Amino acid sequence: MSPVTPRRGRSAAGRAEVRRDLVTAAVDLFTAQGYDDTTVDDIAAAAGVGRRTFFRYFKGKEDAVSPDHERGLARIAEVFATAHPTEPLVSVVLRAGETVFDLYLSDPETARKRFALVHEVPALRDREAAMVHRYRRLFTKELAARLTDVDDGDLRAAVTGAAVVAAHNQALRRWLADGGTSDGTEACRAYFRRVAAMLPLEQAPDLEQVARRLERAARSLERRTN
Amino acid sequence: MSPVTPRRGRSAAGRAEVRRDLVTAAVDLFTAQGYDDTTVDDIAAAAGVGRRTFFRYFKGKEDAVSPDHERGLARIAEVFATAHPTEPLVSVVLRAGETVFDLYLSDPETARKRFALVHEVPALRDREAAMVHRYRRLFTKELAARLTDVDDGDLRAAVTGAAVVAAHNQALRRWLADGGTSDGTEACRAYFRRVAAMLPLEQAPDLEQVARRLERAARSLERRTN
DNA sequence: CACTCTAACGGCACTCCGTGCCACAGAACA
DNA sequence: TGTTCTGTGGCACGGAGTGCCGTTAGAGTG
Repeated sequence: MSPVTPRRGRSAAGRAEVRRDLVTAAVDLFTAQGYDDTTVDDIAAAAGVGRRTFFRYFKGKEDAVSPDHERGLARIAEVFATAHPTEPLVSVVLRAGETVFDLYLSDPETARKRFALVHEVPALRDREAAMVHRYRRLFTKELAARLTDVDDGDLRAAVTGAAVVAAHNQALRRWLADGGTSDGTEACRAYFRRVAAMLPLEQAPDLEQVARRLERAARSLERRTN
Repeated sequence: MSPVTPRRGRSAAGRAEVRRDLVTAAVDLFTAQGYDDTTVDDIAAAAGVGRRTFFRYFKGKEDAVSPDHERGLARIAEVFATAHPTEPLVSVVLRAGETVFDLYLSDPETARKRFALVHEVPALRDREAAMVHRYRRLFTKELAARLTDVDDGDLRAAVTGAAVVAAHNQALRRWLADGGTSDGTEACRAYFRRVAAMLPLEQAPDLEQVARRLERAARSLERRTN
């Protein structure tokens, strides 16, 4: 799909490395001297590139501390696209959600700094909320396409999408509150899977109704036998 | 609590009217010539005030088209604070969510324009997402405080909070898709209440009790047939 | 090796957002 | 009537984000 694009231009470092340097510079500067007191010039200078180059890698100052959400969204879409039609929807949803954990946790050190920043800087909080919104919309869209023949399919899709994303965030939050060990991915996945029982995807059998039907059948049988 | 603050300063119009003029000017200008091509100077000039005054009424350009979310958040908090302890949590959640509909729909005309703008302008979409995030956090916080003795209480709170907010938005979206009649509040409430069956708040039916009832019915039948 | 082509880079200039500061006007109050 | 209080407008400033363009390092070609 994507042939190895050769590195060109004056710098010897590839694009990925420049981006990484900018992220680390941004995270360190934001943490050290605050978000508002850090200019884009500061970040670019700390990473050894020009200010103009910064905006070629990030849409804005707020994006400098974000993981690559485009990749995360693409992974989720791929899970839905390649899932076998007979696989239960709950399973697909769980697999899709799990693929995003390592995007957040691949570098635990950076992850913790990032969480701290996102937690206390309003601009970064809002930015993260906007990204969460995109994840939620993607889940909802994919679910709605698969719940067309179910009662309240759109509502179920909206609720399930929101629930999945919320559980994902809750798992990350829980991991962070527990100290943030390096093997957070597995812990997050285990916690995240508990959401399966809370999703309104499968019609829960109405046991009350089942019991009444059995009782009625028994009474009917009773009359017959008399 | 808040005594009627007298209107002061040079202008004869009160604060509420200045704000309303700014909102209508912003909505009209954004709709007519686009969000990016409308400067704050344009809005202020159209409303007949200085540019500096605009920023005394709104934190930024994106807030000029938002309803008063602080009021909405306050209403929700009040419902939770004044709810009777024995009221089922589902009922409290539904009541809290319903109080916000008229905040969005009080003026259907403005509501439709606002929805259209928020839908197509990325900056306004992100802003709305950030506000939705605050609603979700509030619901989650209030729910978590009432689910401390339940299995996976935090997760249930996070999932339920997200689900309620998602259902709220879905109701508004549905109302808009159906043409946006003037009596949208009731329609939204009715649709919104359907989310109750999808919330992981109530414990699953007691299967042990169901089994006992079946056993009793069987024994009764057994005695009769003997 | 010499040449061309290409993509990334850096710098400059520009618009606009958001804010701190200050002077001013008009209504309330003593 | 004078004082105070509060909302207002003007001005200037820093910083974000963008369009434009010359420059440069590497890849490909002969």
